[in-house]
Amino acid sequence: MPTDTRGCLVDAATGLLDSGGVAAVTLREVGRRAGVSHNAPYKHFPSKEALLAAIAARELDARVAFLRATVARAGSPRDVLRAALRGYIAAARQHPARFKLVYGAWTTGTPELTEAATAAHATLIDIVTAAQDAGDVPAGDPERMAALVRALAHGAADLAAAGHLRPDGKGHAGPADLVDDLLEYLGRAAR
Amino acid sequence: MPTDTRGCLVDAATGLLDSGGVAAVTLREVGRRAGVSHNAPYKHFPSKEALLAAIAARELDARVAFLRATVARAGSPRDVLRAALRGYIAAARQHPARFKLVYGAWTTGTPELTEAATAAHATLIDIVTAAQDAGDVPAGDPERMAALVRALAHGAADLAAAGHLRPDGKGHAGPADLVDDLLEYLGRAAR
DNA sequence: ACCTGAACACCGTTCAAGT
DNA sequence: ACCTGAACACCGTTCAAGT
Repeated sequence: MPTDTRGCLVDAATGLLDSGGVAAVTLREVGRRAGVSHNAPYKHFPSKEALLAAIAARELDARVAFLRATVARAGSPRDVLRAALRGYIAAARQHPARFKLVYGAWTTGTPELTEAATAAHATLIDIVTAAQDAGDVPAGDPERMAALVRALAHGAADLAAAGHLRPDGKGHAGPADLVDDLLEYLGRAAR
Repeated sequence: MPTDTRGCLVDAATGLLDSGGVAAVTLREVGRRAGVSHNAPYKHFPSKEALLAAIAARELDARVAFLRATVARAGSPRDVLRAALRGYIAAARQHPARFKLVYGAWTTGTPELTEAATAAHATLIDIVTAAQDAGDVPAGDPERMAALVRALAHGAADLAAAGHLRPDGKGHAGPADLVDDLLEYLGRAAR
């Protein structure tokens, strides 16, 4: 809980985002929770969009820290890749609104946001390259392979968040199961 | 261009959705374009959400029709599956706002919407099963395999729509390329 | 440098009437 | 059965002041 107004505003906005979705993030309510007037935010952010971008940047920084910690734990390359993708899915389930914000379209492309995204991308490429070198995943352009596994994790997380993965089916495949399936097939294809 | 007011309202709302995203869909502007007052929509839909759900239902019906037409063209099971997934991606690129509406969370679960979703799901299961029988895709629970390929197509389309697939990389893998890659690896894993 | 209060133009929704 | 116009409570943003 930071003492500066700017940090309080971001905290208040994040709380509203988590509890009621992006529609619940109102500058008036943000100001109310932060104990300032309804347009004090304009002294710290040029627009509501910029405030939301600040939340996204903070969240993306946490994602990068998680990815790097996963690499540092140094299991087998395949386990690291699995943990990275499962972390992606876990984050989406835990804070769906933040997930949609971070991986949705950015109308406000702040530098800190693109910087964090680049770092996350680079770390994933490293993880994928290591898995390829270990023979756990087919060889080829690591950027393209990273895009493949990321798209699968993203799609599984997004469909699950929207309730379109029907956990009622007897297959009851959750998003994490789909990640496991993909890694299994990639492992077979690599042989 | 239908003559009945309800159809005109859905048409007007779809036009606004396509040109300016969901935020541009305003009941007041919808009424203006349809030539009625700003709250005439309430005589046909209980809320703005219900009007959006009507757009989603219409779009999902078109998706089901496309899937069935793809099956009816009767190429090889693998080509049918590829065409189905590419159609998913093409629809997302052509009308991104409709895509987000159809595959986002439905706060209003109208019967026509869930019915169309069930039909689309069943058709995809058939396509996947045929591909499995032909040996183009690994065997196993078809529902689970359908969830896998659907998650990949969805994630690739969504990331591309949000601009997170970076077409600048030398790998320049577009969403359709990722679908092709997945089918290639699934084909190898099936052997 | 940071904040407040009033104001503006918009929005979804409701309601009392109108035909 | 369908539509209108006024009204209500809300919103993002701007602006003239205040310290």
